[in-house]
Amino acid sequence: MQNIVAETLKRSQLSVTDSRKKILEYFHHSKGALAHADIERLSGEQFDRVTIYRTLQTFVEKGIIHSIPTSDNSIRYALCKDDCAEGHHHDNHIHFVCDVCGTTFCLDHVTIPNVQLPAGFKSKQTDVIVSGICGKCGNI
Amino acid sequence: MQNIVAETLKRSQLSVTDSRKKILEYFHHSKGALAHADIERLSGEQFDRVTIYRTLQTFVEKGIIHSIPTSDNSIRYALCKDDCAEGHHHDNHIHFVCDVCGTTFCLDHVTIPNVQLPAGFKSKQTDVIVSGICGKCGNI
DNA sequence: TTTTATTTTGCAACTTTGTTGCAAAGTGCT
DNA sequence: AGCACTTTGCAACAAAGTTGCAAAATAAAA
Repeated sequence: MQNIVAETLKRSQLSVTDSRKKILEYFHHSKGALAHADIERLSGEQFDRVTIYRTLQTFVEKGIIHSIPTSDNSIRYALCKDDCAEGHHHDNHIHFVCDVCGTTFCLDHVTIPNVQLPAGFKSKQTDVIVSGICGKCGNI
Repeated sequence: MQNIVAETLKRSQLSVTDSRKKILEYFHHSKGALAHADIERLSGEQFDRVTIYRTLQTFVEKGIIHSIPTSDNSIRYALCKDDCAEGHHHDNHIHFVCDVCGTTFCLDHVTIPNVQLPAGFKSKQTDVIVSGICGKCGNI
């Protein structure tokens, strides 16, 4: 894990620091998406709030993570797939938010259906957010 | 317009007040979605920030407006269609955000494609956010 | 129409969330 | 190890959102 994390950072031309390693590890260990507050909690206040903000921002710029649209006011982030590089993000994402446990899943293997837009509208990116009950919570 | 607005409020068992009437009118006049800040600006600080927060919250609860997921951290709201009632929102929404003018359109007449979920996942609501260039900005 | 009960508003104070500048510490390179 | 450069943490600030409560507005009743 340490290696994957360090390599990712180097590949993105970022210096390998404690905070970046730790925060990136959180994303690798997490099944779902993470918000700023989650990371603050996970790290036990080890890092300054500002550092976390800046790290997340850097990761987004470098194409390591992407932000997920939410209805409540919390930005959540998830790891990008390997072929997401700087300035070359995936154009389509599908996310599933579980109403019970609150986990946000990034469904990489689901294809996004094509949407028929009104005349004159040009689509560049499509985000789908499905909410409901996830596999785990449905079996309780 | 006055009538539609007042009737909507009464139908939702809300007392008809200046702020509610004005704010609901803004939604009827606006082609796109509105954020808290938009309403504050439109009203020229006529109403307290707190009143606007509470009014929007009430409208969401009563099924008069709904919130739209966004990638940036700003909650935006749009009018619900007529058959949205308290506790009985539409299950599906499709929104288009123009990258040029920033307007968020609520595309009511576009059908939402069905999404194939992993086994065990149950979908309750689907939100689609398409971003790109709207008809107006594409013709400049 | 006036009175009364209930709801809504505005204010003040506060919490949470996000941003910026800058000195100190850490990283990468020779 | 020493030097250039990047990143971090602190402090101060700005913006966004929340809560309690008294005053004002609305709705309903007399």
